[in-house]
Amino acid sequence: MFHLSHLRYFYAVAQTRSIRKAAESLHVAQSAVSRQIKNLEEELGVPLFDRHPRGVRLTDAGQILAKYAQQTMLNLDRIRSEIDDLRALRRGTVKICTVEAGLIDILPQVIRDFRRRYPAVSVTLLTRGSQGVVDTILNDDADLGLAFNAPYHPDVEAVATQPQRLYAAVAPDHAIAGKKQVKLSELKAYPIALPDTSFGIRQLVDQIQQSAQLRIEPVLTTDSIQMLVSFARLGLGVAFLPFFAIKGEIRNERIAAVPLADHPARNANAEIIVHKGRQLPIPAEEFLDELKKALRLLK
DNA sequence: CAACAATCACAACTTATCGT
DNA sequence: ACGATAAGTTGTGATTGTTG
Repeated sequence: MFHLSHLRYFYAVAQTRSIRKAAESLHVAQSAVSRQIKNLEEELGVPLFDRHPRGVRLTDAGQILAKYAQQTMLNLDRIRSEIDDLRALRRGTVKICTVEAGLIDILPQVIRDFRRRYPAVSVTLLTRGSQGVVDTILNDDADLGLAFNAPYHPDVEAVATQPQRLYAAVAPDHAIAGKKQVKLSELKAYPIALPDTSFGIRQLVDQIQQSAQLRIEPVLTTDSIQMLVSFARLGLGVAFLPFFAIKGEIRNERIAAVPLADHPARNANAEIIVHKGRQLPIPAEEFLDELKKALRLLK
């Protein structure tokens, strides 16, 4: 097998025109260099050096190899320095795929902090439904995925999980606003907005409906979390949202949120997911750390 | 003879391949 | 999944052969 160290040996010999001197500068025995050169010549099927009593001289074949060896050594220096840059987070891109709810609060904050620490690393952000986030991760079109109740897939690994109950979000003056918790069946009377079926939220609500033998007719179906938030805030009715989508609105008292009591909604999770077995790029590792911290603060 | 490369025997490691 | 063992690699130092 052709090894980089062979090329290093060859290059040293070509430069010093001497196996002995090359060995000296490489801090190995002369015999070791001699043998590597011989192996290289056997591998290529042609002598690379003419042997002379005072050293060696490149053959025509040797000249050709020397030309590329030099380029390779130079490239190697470059590669090393670029990788050093990457390690020091002086370059690179982090690709993230998230459900829309992640855009409202958590990701802007994490991106702000991350950008402050690593200004030279850029961020690419995609928005999908929970299923779409999983698919994007499986295709390696993103390094990290943020999803709510992501559908299970054997090749996807949840590297962080934060319990995230599903809430009935309403305007502060809504009839249910003060309640400790509500069951889905109690909300039947109110106008309801739901995201479409590609959302983890919708999957959950549908599960509840099924086990509770309910049939809810939403007055609004949308692919926009932002729209659901507005629906609740403007008092149009009840929207179902996980905490991390409405954290800010609750704090500002623009929305009141009542946790859903029905079982599947109680142990829903926000998850950070990655492609199982995939070695993450260094910037993504760093971003993941930040994102994990932010996720833990979601309560 | 001095300078040099080639070769050999052996040690220390690493890698591949088993059988359990 | 595991350790035992064989098979390569890469190293060293001693030695040999060639030649100006």
